[in-house]
Amino acid sequence: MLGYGQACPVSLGAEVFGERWTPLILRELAKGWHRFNEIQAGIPRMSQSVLVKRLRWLERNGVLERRAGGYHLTQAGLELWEVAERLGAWSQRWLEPKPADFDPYLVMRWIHLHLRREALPQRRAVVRFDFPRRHKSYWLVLEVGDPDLCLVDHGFQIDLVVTADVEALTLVYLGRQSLDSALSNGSIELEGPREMVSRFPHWFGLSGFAKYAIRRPPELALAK
Amino acid sequence: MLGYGQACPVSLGAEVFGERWTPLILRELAKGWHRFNEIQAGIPRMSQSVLVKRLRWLERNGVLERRAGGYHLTQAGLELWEVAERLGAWSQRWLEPKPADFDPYLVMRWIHLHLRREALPQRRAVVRFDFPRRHKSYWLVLEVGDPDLCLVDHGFQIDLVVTADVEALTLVYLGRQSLDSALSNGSIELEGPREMVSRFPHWFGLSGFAKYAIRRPPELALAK
DNA sequence: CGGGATCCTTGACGATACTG
DNA sequence: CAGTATCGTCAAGGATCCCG
Repeated sequence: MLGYGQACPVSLGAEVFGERWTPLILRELAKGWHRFNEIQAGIPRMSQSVLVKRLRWLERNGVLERRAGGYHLTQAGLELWEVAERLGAWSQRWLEPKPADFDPYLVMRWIHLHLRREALPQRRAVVRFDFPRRHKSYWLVLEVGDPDLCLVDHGFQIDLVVTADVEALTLVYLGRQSLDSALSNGSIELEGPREMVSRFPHWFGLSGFAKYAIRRPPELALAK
Repeated sequence: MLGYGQACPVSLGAEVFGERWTPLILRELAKGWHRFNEIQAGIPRMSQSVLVKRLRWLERNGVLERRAGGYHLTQAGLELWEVAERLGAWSQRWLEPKPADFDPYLVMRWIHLHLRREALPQRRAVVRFDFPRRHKSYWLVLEVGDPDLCLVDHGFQIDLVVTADVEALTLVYLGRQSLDSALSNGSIELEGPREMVSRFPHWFGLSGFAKYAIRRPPELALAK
């Protein structure tokens, strides 16, 4: 992308922040992903060649640096991430996700990352998330030390089954819909021992942007 | 631009804010320009067709609305402009304008808009800004009611002549360099009656982003 | 794993002309 | 003044293959 040709702070900032994919790359770095393939896994629709180019561009502009084989935000990068957070807060107030935006893998990745460690079961528990409409399942291995997300069945005994619409699970994670409403209209179902079911809301952590969300009734939660 | 395919607040916001030219359009609207041609005049390198498309897209996303033949930011738009302001503040701290970014017309436009009305001379005064290296001149007609910027000579009597490098004048306007340093190294010169010269710093208003600037010595003020 | 190099497509953009 | 319509260009990006 060519620059804007203006010595204006807004346009200069936009030459860095406004490049396609850049805010998402900042997000991955801020969430604690540092390896090339980790970052790419969080942004599946961006090609590697573009990721390479963006990382180089951000490095040249002092937003990130390479240390020990990984990419890390600099002080400037941390402050730019704060701008991205403000943008996210704005979008929680004023925008609605579109149907095409919901992705079962991504929401699982976010849920995995935001597990409330302090509320995980003391002994290992395996939770299977089923997305029947997408014909996809994921396994979340809850362990206090190192919870894990699996895309294939390792044959573990299942302690809890979460059956959900991707849309509903995502909106709950984002704080745009209450878990209770999703449970009561059946868009999310929990099956397992009473103890596991009742503890689900404790270890299921919401997005950091949930506090900015405008809670909507379920039928309006998804933009047409 | 296609969307990001992620129901993440950051990526949703980036689909609106991250489109090319969009932050600059917000800036023009926030500065009080409302007509199509006014907005375009502030972003000379954007073609009309792109401006039309962006305005429609921002309207569809509730950022602006058309009223009385002009474009106006909505409440959502005002809050999005705050995000752009944060980005501008970030860039004042961490980025340097490039040589190609300096534009005599744009800086005159900004100076005109940011004139400190309360400090203007009581009677009309005409200031000619000469940019000898660019072979350009502009006339600023200081009138308390309605100061005017002219691109051609109307034959007025000139009360003050400002001879400047575009770079220096811009950096001073942005708060990145002190007026005194520019005057003392000759990159800005003032010629006229003592009274007019001494009053110049009073009606010359700085950018709203000046308070975030990191003041640098003149020889470092312009990135190589 | 972390890219580099290539090819190829698409669509974003600039320029121009025209219009109510 | 504020666009619409059309066309040509070019570069961004996706896909693929390869490599240390």
